[in-house]
Amino acid sequence: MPHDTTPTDENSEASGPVDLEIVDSLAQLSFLVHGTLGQVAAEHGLSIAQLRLFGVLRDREPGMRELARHLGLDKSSMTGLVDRAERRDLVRRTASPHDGRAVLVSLTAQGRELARAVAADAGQRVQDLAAHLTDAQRSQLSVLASALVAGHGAAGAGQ
Amino acid sequence: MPHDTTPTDENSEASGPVDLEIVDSLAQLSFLVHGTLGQVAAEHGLSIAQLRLFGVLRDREPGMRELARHLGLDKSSMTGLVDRAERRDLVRRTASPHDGRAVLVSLTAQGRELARAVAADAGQRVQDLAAHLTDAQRSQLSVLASALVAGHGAAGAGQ
DNA sequence: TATTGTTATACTCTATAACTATA
DNA sequence: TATAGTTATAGAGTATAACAATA
Repeated sequence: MPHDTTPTDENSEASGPVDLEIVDSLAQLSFLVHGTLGQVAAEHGLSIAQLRLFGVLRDREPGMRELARHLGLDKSSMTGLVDRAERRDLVRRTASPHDGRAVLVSLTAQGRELARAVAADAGQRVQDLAAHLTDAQRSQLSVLASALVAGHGAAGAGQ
Repeated sequence: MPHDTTPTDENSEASGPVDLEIVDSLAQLSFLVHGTLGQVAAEHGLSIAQLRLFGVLRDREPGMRELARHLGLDKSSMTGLVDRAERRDLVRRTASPHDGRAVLVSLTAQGRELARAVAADAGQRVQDLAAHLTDAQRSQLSVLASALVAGHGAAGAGQ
């Protein structure tokens, strides 16, 4: 555990409380962004879970098992998630041509259109969150956030 | 959120892809941090909702209404959240001395100890996420994240 | 009348365990 | 036997609407 290794940069708070501040700021940022995404999803009648599901289906046609792995959920949780989306004609199940036990999940035209609309709105709203930063700051934040995420085992679906 | 959805502007000098990247990177970072916090909470038998509740109660003794406002929930949702925590002796309800209708919610000694332990673990784990960044990068990320959050109506509980 | 909080109800989301049907 | 998926069940979390008690 790295412990207070002297920040060395402007705005130094003398005692270098960075160790604590990074945690607090990332947690707050996380809740802010997560909450914003949840709000946007809700405006389209979706939940965060559905939003992530759509994010995965956007460029894949996975089986339930792979879907569960992508989202970090149990396969039994997937059944309900896909059921509810299917009931609304947003996704469909098709039999796998290679495995008689498996089904492939994909977006319907309606689901794809909804996914597009939600993604557009989400993009706008998240961008708005950073609207008061300068271009340079936004750029830096983006780079640093990507760098942090890159150093890990890919979380869930993007969106 | 896998890119695409860029019918409008294409490249545009330095700030080109940033507009999209900021959205993608923040969303991914958000899910990573949120997921990590959820994992830590689960290891202590708590949910994210309880984690945030504890975060608020850490330095306050609010009524149900104020609590709901802090967490962005309906008052009826608070009843259940507090009920479940109270059942485990983590928080308590006391009658308000100023208002016969209201109750004040506070952490019990046991709840406070649990809150302390979870916060410590969460701090460690979130810090680990940024472990592979340089000190300067961590510091910058912290500053930028704080700056972004500061420009908004305080999200949920810090913690 | 307005406000504080709870209850009743209904859904989504999630997991564990047991089950079916392929492989 | 092992794997893909579903079903049964249970519980958390959330909201809306109706209610009680107090202001």
